[in-house]
Amino acid sequence: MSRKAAHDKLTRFHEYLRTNGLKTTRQRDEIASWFFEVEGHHSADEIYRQLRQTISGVGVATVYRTLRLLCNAGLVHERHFGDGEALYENVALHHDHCICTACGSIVEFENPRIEQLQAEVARRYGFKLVTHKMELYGLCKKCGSKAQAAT
Amino acid sequence: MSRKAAHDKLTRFHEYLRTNGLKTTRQRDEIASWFFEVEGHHSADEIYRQLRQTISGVGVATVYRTLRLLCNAGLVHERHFGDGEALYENVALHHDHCICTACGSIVEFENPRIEQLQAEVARRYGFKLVTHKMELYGLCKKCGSKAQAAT
DNA sequence: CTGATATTGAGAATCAGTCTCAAAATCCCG
DNA sequence: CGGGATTTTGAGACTGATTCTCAATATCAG
Repeated sequence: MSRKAAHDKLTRFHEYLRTNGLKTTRQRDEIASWFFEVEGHHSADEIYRQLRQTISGVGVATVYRTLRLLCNAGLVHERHFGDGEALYENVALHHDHCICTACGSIVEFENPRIEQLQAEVARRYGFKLVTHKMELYGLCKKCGSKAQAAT
Repeated sequence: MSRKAAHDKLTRFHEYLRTNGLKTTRQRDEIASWFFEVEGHHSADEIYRQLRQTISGVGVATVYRTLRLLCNAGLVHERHFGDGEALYENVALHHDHCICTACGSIVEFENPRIEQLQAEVARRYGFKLVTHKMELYGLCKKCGSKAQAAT
């Protein structure tokens, strides 16, 4: 994510805090900033381990709390792939995921035609669609050919 | 699920056990039978609480172990909606889910056109698609109109 | 600056799920 | 029908992720 975009997001986070009567703190800023700078999917624990080395340190509780705030502010998404821990990702454009069950690599994609069909399905059942989750599980190109070779 | 179908599944489970050198036990039978009789999505804990009242009783560990066997046998699916505990459901035709975020009600649906598009997406990224998960989250008809009324 | 209020972090607690291991059940084989 | 080797069971300990508690600390409106 570009420096500019990251900065914008931090500003939006501050606005969110202000309008909700919450306070801006060093920890919240550090967590948010770190997050806005990186790409991909990260676990709370990963963030915790990264940031506790900082001059200051943070507690796990604060990492989770801040991540929740960021989610509520709509700046971060919480994902649950498989049954492990939650992974958080910077909200960008909406997209879905292709996950390799062998190596865990994740490819993001987006398909408007599918989204459209989902909306239709929801309508058919009288659902007011708010969000959705679509994950394709399988073997990525690399793991697929490796499995082939092993045969 | 009909009595007949439930019985068939139990037989398939027995076959699975036999061909894998595993034993048929009272506990496994009770868990499987209970499961094959009910509809919908159930947590391990729910099953545990139901069955421990039986003449005999069962341990949580056994419930989890048996559920895993049933999954491996392809007779039951394990699902993870949101971030809570796993829910298990009787395998029937493939389908996806529409989940009400207010009341938790679940509607199952199936859309071949979407499946087809998913296969295309996977192919585009060189993924060998094994399975997928699609969940639509929103407000069901009832909760939707209730929310409307509250405004 | 200062007080009211929100936040922090260490550690305890919780929760789903797994593991351990001795006791019990299953079932293959004679 | 017995063993007896092998698998299974269940109570409870354990794990890993996440949340809670609460006293100490930081923020910020006035």
